[in-house]
Amino acid sequence: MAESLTLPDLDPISDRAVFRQIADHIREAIERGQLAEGDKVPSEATLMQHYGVARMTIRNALQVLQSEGLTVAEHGRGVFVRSHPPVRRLASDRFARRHREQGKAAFIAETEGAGGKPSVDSIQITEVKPSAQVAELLNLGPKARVVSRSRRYLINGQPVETAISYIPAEIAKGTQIMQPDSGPGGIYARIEEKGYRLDRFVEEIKSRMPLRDEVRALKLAPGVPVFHLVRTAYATDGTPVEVCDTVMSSDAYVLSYELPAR
Amino acid sequence: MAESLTLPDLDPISDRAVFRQIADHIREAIERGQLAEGDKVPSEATLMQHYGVARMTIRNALQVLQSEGLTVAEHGRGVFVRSHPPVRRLASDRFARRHREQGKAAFIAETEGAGGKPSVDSIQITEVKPSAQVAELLNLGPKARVVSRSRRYLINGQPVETAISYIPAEIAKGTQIMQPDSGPGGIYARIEEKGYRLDRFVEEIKSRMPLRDEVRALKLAPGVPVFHLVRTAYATDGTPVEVCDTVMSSDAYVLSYELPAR
DNA sequence: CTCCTCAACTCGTACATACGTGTACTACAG
DNA sequence: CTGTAGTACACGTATGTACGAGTTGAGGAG
Repeated sequence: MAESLTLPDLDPISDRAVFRQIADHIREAIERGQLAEGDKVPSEATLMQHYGVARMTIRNALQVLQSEGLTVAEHGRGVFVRSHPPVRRLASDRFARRHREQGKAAFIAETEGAGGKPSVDSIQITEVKPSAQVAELLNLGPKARVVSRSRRYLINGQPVETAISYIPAEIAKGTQIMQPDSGPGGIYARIEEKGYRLDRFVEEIKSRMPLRDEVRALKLAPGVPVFHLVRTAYATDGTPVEVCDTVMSSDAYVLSYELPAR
Repeated sequence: MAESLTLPDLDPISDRAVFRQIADHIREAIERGQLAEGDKVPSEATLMQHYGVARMTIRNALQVLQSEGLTVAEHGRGVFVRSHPPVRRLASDRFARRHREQGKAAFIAETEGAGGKPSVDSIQITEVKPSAQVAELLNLGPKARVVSRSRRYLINGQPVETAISYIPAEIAKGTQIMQPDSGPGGIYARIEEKGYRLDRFVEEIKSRMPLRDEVRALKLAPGVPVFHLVRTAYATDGTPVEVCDTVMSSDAYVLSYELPAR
């Protein structure tokens, strides 16, 4: 399988470092499709033989590819070309009421629409003291408490996003928000039933390398950054009613926003 | 001079790899502020002595920090704690007409307002055949041509963003858009003078690791991802009038958007 | 046929050594 | 005082060796 792979020899004249040349060869093989997603990259021993260099040199080359997010190393198995999950496009109207009223959670509906198998796990609901940041965004006093709903989203079994919502306890108490299944239309529907008519959301987006926990939770390959998105939901009277803190695998998402020119 | 730095010894019991322990120590020193921005991390030789380990082990540790974006190595000088440029917050109303009418380019005004010294360089203007992607976004026929304006934005001399705008040649020809200084209010003002009233913008955002050229252009430290943002400007009749392809250093930006709930 | 053991192969970690190349400071010559 | 050569030091690249640990599959025991 895939043994049509033939890597060029080193260019003895080039002043490009040997390990970079090797990385270039493998990268080009991937880009040309000679190595497809999921294919095994030749083992370190094989590459040592082919190029006639030391193992450290090969490892440096593989390190480059890994930090570019092109490959993953699996201990005891080999190095493989990364496979990319289907990309989710988040449009700026994704929280429009017309979508919310269909009853299905946005994530489920969207993913099924795109032909993927959505799932949600690790749902945890607790009542806690809000962090300083959350308290400020929700405009809460020092004694207020919030209900936190954390969960993880997966597409075709591959985790793509973790999210934690914070809702003022005063709003969430006694509603289905406290249940793992928050009911038709999700927590936003429950919040509106409480008399808060949703008006607008504000999203703040950062991009950075993931923390250790995030690498684990999202099964991220080395070299893949994450979107860190904090969304605050406001009711028509200006009251913030929810803060949602989400971390998304950057190669599973394209974010899309519409801005007025007015 | 920062010589209060004392690193702990290795934990011989821990099953955490030695190089990771060392990386942890240095990371904590940075987080505690014992190593401030711009400070020199002890040299590889010093660390070898302190921990009594081989150089490869030290280099592995430093590699970890570098790929986390915490440090930069400078050949012949040493390893330094990365300094972060001031963060720019891009709000979703940044292209509102009221800002545009003040005459100053958005980037200059914003940066000065935040106390930074803005500059723009590498301005290049050419007329080219659009790429397939740009042609599609601009809704152009196979023979149409576009004017491309590329430039690089810097804050306090540090590059933070590169941008290439594509404007249909038909619109740009004969206007100040063809000049390095596009005049008061920037190219959007020129486009409106041509009779296209701007209505809305659509931005698509990806996050990924930078390409080699981008690392150079933005002087990115290893391990720092970039935002890749493509903005399309539409006139009130729905005609797309500009596509702007920008790459931003992710640690210099926070993006902020407002979404309607309606 | 099934289960288990074990060998072979894989990547991970660590050691020791050598030489190249860029930087910065010092000392000396002019 | 100035300029330059030298030198010490820093990281970059590369070789070679050794052992650890996870995975896989073949082959033998039951």
